[in-house]
Amino acid sequence: MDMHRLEALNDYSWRIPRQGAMRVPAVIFASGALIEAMDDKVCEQASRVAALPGIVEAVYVMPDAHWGYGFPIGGVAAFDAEAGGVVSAGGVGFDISCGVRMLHTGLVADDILGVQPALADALFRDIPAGVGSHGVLRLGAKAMEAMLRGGARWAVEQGFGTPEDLPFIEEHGCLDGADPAAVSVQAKRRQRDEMGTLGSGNHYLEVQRVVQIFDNDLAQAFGVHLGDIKLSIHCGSRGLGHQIGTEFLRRMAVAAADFGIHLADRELACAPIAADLGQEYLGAMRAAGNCALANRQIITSLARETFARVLPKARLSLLFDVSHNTCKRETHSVDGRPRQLYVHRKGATRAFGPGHPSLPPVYRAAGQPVMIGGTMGTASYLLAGTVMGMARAFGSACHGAGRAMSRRQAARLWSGERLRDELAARGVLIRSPSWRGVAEEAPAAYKDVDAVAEAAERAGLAQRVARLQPMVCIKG
DNA sequence: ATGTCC
Repeated sequence: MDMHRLEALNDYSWRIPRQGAMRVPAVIFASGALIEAMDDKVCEQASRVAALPGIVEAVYVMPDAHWGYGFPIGGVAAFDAEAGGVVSAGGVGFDISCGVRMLHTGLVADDILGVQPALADALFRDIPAGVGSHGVLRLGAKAMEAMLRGGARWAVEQGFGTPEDLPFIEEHGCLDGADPAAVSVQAKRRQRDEMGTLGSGNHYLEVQRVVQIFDNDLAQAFGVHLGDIKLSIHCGSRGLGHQIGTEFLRRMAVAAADFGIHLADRELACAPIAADLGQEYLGAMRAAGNCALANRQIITSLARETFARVLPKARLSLLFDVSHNTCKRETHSVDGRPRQLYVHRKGATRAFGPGHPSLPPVYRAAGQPVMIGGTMGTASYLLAGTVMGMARAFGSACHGAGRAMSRRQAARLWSGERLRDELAARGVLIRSPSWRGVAEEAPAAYKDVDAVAEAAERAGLAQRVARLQPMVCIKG
């Protein structure tokens, strides 16, 4: 990173002052080491997002950020519809409502050690993973519409999981305002056979062990103890979300001139929230969100069946499920007054602080659980949203370790099979349909997740609760 | 991320 453009606000916050076409400044949250290593393109992309119509307060960039399509991954940008604010397909990302769900298992590490290979093999057999993988059900037109409206609530009605799961999912598992009619026939067709599948890339299902507790009270509130086994699922809306992203990106790019929006970069394609196209995208995006929530709910149900066979005493219950590729309508305090905003979080997790009415009552005093998905060889983190974070970045935190090099470069440097063997020797069992995919996901192709989680805490975005180490990883 | 290029 060229540090000349940045003003240090403190050790963990760096401002790009408003200049040129920027309507607001941008603020990057990172340690000195993380920001020095960060790509200059993050800075350029954040500055261009800051020039979009109706943007409020500032563009915020998380410590795990890297450059993405239009908006940086790890970017947060909020818009006011009444001030000409826009919604951007590239500001949400292609994998709409990609997110992480963490479950308790009721097990401790000793329960797993004897059956670890059998558990890995069984999960790999039972959870469809990889590009183009198909699931256990095929949705007809009516079922598709019900799924896109109902999300995880629909999945529960179909027998995947129980109603007790729903309070621990963002929006109780069902996003309001989903519009299946705004989802193209093509997008629905792509999704017909893909419910209950992990997908590829950085998606995974992991059995993880809690190896460190940072805050006893918060850990207690979340039901997390040293030595616990947790299950984490990271995936999104598969072919449907991707198709919606592709189609609306094109439509928004074509329509921008009609809206009088100058695009410094075609990838910033957007539409006014108040315009029909903006509303149509939001309806389709929320439908894709429900698809992702239903997908994670079905995968949870598959995992429960697997655990019931391999480890019958396991009891899988939800800790929390939250997306990190979204645009949500939320109320935030701006200059001391509440405003309704459309908050884009692309590779950034919602991290609401204590007392927020949307949180399940058992977590309301602690704040929202925030999951940072690490790499298959390092750690993942559980954090809690803070009051300070609500004021710093519209209640947002980072979502992962963040890539440090391209997939192509990683695939050149590592062999998937060798990584599998090295990790197995360290007690981490990888199963995947694609060893090239595993090489692309090499732990060393990512930033240091410990540094990212620490930076998130020091920047005041969220508070660390627990560190988890993978034991079994099903990689897409 | 993605039927990894309609």
